[in-house]
Amino acid sequence: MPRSNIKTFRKGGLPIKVTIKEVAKHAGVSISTVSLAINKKERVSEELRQRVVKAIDELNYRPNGLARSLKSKKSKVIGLIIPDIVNPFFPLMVRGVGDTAKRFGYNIILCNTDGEVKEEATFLRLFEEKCVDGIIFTCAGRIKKSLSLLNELSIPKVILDRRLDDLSIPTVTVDNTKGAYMATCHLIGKGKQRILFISGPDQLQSSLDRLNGYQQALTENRLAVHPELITYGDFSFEGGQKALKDVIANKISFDAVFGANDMMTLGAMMVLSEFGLDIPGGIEVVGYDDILLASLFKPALTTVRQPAYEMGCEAVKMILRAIHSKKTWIPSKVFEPQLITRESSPGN
Amino acid sequence: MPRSNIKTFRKGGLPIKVTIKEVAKHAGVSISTVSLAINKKERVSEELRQRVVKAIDELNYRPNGLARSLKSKKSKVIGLIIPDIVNPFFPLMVRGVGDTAKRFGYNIILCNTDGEVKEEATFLRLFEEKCVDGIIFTCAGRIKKSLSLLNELSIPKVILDRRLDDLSIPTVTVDNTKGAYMATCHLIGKGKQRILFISGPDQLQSSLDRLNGYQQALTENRLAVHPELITYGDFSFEGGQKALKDVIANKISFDAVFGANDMMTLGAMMVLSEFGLDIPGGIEVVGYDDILLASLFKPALTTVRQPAYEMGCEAVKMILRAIHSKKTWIPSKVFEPQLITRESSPGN
DNA sequence: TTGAAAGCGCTAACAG
DNA sequence: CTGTTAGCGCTTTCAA
Repeated sequence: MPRSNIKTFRKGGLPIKVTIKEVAKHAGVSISTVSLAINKKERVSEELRQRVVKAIDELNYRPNGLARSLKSKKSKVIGLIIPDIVNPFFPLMVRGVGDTAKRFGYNIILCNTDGEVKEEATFLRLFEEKCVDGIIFTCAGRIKKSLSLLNELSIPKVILDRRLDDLSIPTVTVDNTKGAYMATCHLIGKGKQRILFISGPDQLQSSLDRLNGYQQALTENRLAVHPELITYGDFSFEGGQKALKDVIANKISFDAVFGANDMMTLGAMMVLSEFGLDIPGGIEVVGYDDILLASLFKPALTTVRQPAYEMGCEAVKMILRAIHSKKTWIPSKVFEPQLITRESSPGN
Repeated sequence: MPRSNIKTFRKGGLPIKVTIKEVAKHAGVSISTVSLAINKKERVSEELRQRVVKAIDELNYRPNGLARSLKSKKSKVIGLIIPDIVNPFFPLMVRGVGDTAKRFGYNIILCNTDGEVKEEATFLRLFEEKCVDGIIFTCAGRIKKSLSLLNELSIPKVILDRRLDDLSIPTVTVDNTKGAYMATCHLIGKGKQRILFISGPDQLQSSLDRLNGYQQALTENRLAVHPELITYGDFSFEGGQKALKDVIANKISFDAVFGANDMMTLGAMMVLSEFGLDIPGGIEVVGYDDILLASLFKPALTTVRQPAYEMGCEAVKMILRAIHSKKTWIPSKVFEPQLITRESSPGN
């Protein structure tokens, strides 16, 4: 009964994949029995099940996921769009997404937009064609721009690390306003009065929120918000360097620096050192994100930690909820930021 | 003729996806004409093509990739297995893979093994079920262990950043022996005689190769290979710290440090600073990889650069070659390492 | 409990 | 140039 040569070869030399049909024949049962044995084990008699298992094993059968998905309308794939995996903030988040997805039997297609909004459309279309079951999306620019694209799709989606005013799509975020508020208050508590704020790109809501938190902290502590102490960078190391050099060139005085992300802040710190300014003796510095680099740099950077890994995990759980419950509305999740004090601005 | 409500809704409220059938009806042609118009534009008269395009547009039709792939036996997906995206060496490589894949119309499924060899089997099986067109693989441990798994699959594959003795599977690597040789010679050239080598995990061929290069450089320069100067780490920052602390605790003297990767080397440098050892005045330090961190650290790290991004690109081109030409054998590619001299061990 | 058969959405012979 | 049709490999009614 069992054939001697397990694999059949076609001309090219590649082994032809074993199909459910051959398993059925080999086990002496019908196709549907094999399918049932695989998917609904209970509904097949023990004897036949055994025979099927044996056949599967002997033929080294692997169900064709494409056919399966085509039929079942479930691909067990989640599409993940992020700006750039090379940006040190994202790898941890991606790990969170990947690990959690795997835990629940899902896999991810990873796409980097590299900050190009038009790429988002391409990837979204791709996801539709690939029939992904859900989409986790971290947009590159203004969320508004991407929103219409997203809303066209009937695929469940979650927005990650980007806040949205309306509640049309669930989001996973950190309270950026609060994080910046905490950092600024910390600096104020250390007696700082002229805190330089290096903001991020103003298309990002996160940037605006952080700027807001900074201003709020100043105001609440009856400190003036000096426009010349608010500068902008592009979230890169070089951007931070440039921002600080400009400030220094303009002879604007400050007694502390708070950067809207760690990379810029580190860049700024580098310039501070170059100009012989002591950290934290002269200038205290606080960043935002808590990337690995922050703790390894000299001096180690005080920063506002975002739970990137957990955010990734949460996004997956949320998308799974959206996939399985047919509910229209899924509540968003806001994580708490956490101030990590290190050498660049020690705790009290 | 055109229906007024574009999308049909099923009970749940989700729009049903438009199929080729509906496009055909809407355009008043057969489904094969639609298919031809999409895939082989030349073979359809201009008039019908126009009508099809119009219908596709009006119905907002998106071909179902699953059905397509099932029929055509091409998924346009490449499976990528790496140890850990959080390891700073990999993101650039992944970008290279992702960007190049995208350029050629492919997409990637990303899987982290987290160093677990058994995970590799899971992902490989997954790839088979998902019918990926090719696999790019960076194994976690000994390549030998994973080799039998890989060879079972009839899917084209490329091994990335891992050297293989036999030529059964094409690889993309950097000449690790040469890189380590260059770094060691550089240090010797600066008059160093007792160069501490922090090796990586000895299951990895890359580690062994680098160790080899180190020894070769010493031997060729008539310097003794002192076993006590060879220590091991796990490629992590903490691993490097620990390795160096042990060496110091054992009162082993050295005048330079060469680490098998940047993270460990940075960790070692940290310990050096803690012990008040001047870099490069007292001890010179060289790393391996040239991760972003290396250039940003103080002092900036002299290191052997691996072209991670280009390696990722090359792996994709290679896998594409393997997919398209039915050739059994694809030549491997070996990149040249490059010594980048910075503050921790300046050039001459 | 098991099998026959329909069909998921698409591609590509093949026939006209 | 265009349409008819037979599957790709699987899941899932529906009957037996």
